[in-house]
Amino acid sequence: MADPAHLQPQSGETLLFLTDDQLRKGIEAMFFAYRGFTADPDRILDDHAYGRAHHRAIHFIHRTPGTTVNNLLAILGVTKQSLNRVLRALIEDGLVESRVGTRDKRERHLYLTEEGEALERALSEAQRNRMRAAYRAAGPEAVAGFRQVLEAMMDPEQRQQYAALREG
Amino acid sequence: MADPAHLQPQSGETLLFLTDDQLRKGIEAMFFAYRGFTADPDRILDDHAYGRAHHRAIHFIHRTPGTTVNNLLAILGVTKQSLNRVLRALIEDGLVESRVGTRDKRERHLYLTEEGEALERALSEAQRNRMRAAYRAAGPEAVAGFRQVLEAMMDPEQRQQYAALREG
DNA sequence: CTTGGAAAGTCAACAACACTGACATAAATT
DNA sequence: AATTTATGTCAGTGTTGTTGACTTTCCAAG
Repeated sequence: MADPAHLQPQSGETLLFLTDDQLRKGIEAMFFAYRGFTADPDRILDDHAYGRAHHRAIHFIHRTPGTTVNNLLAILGVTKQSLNRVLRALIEDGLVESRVGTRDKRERHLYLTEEGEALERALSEAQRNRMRAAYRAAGPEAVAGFRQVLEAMMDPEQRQQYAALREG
Repeated sequence: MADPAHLQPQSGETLLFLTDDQLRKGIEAMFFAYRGFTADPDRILDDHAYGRAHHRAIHFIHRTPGTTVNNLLAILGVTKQSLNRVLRALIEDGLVESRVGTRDKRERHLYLTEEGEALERALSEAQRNRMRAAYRAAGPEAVAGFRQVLEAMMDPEQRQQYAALREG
């Protein structure tokens, strides 16, 4: 009774007794934490009449300047019609520049303008501040575990994209 | 050079060197992991023509049977009109029962029907499976860190609600 | 006891953002 | 020349959020 681990056969070397209650707490922690995670950028975006879709586009264009629309579609996991609406707004507002490809003229390479970079800095600074505070409150070992669990929670496809971004 | 920790004064006992790059990886990990986190329930919900809002309502009604609409509003952080549309659909479909309060007849107390409990089991089982796999892949220490960082990332208000749910 | 305000919930209309499907254009590939 | 690929657009639909207006119920002050 004191050691119920044998009831839950483990795949690896670690023994882990996972009750439904523990798992539920993890699920609810994800729900509430994600709200906090997006709260600060959301406030900034409201002032610009943008939404999270715009934030995500700005983030990954900043992260990979010159990326094509197709690349962005794969990362964001939305339809081109949905992304197009967002990109059109950002281009019209002068935050994103779309350049025709030199090698392949069908492609559009996306860049943030000076104004786009400014908004990106505001958004990511707010989000980094939140993340930094959480990291410091939890400590270095917690941070490593945090990242490990998140990575294990991704779909394989998403994990590949995440890893590719880490290297690039 | 080998020890740059002195450049980043720490609040507590732990020394943590947090570059913008490390923080960005944490941000992207949250983004991709949340997609994985919701992917399995989303597939089930599609079959029922429901969305995440329905899932959240079902989850917390199951979690706290007899809860009032107002309680649910505080937890979900949406307007009562938004929640009402979701609840109406669930009630019409026979997944949720709404009982007029005995003490205060203005209040509606919410319960899952047998059918509602069945859908809740399907949804939470899918999500628990994902969470369990991630926990086992990452190991027990990682799980503790995961939960610590997530809790630190919540808004104080959300953290209170999360803690209240843990006790209740 | 009545009246006025606050609280709980509902109905209606609107906006953001996702989706599908169909189609257009231009460029690369076979 | 025909096909595929990359991108963009138009129209329509659905979920989920919003605000505004409303009813019902409760409670407290006069």
